[in-house]
Amino acid sequence: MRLVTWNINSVRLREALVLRLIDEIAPDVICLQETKVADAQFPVAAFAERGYTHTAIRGMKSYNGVAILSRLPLTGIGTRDWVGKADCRHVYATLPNGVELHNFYIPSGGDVPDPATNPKFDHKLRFVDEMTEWWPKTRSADHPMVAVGDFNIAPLEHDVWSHKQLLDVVSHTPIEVEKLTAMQASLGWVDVARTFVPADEKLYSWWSYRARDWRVSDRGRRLDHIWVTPALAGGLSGHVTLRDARGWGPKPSDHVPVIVDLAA
DNA sequence: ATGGTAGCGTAGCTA
Repeated sequence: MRLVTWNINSVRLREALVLRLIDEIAPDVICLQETKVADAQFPVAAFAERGYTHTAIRGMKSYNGVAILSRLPLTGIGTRDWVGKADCRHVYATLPNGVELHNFYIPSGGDVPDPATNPKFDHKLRFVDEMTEWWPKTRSADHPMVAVGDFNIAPLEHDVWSHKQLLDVVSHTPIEVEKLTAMQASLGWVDVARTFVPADEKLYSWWSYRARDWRVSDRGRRLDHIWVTPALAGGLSGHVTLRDARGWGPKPSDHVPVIVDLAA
């Protein structure tokens, strides 16, 4: 089973790029974040034509929004509100092989890495804390699960272009990394990309729009993740973080797809 | 230290 996650930064604007991804990698399941569209306006038709007739969509006008598009039937579709906000950051479903798939868009957290003065950063930390408590309370570590999405945190030193220069930049601060690591430990989640790419090798999934030339400056961060529970870890057969997609025109997303192949 | 770009929707918020 091939699964892909991509922060698309408006699914209506970049519908053609999702179709290109479908043509190039033929995923069974597509998880999108920042779809930025209410469910009634989601462009389901073009994806259904390509065979992605099973959907779990949770979106709102203008902001956030997550979606699962699948060639395989989905059951047990659900969504959850986090930190008391109905802001469309989580949708989940179960695949025919029994794998429960969770698609998240964790809050970005604003600019100032201080929860006392920046409510967005406080929201982000609470969001991750709530996930950490929720997993073991509602799910078992031996249940086959995949958790994907834009986690907006780059946990490892080589998940950012400069560990030292990003220590006080939201996405790589010690408190965020600590909380993400705690969440990972809650069920023993396995970080798929890092089982294929050694931890001492740079790996990014996001490059800012603000750089003059993202390729030349290459100041990226690995914000997008695929995690699996230990039950699935033995069946991982491939991973790609699709750097090329950062250059897909005419208007690329600032994130690139992360792809996994699972034995299940 | 600052400003740089992008999407939504048409001002200003969010990233």
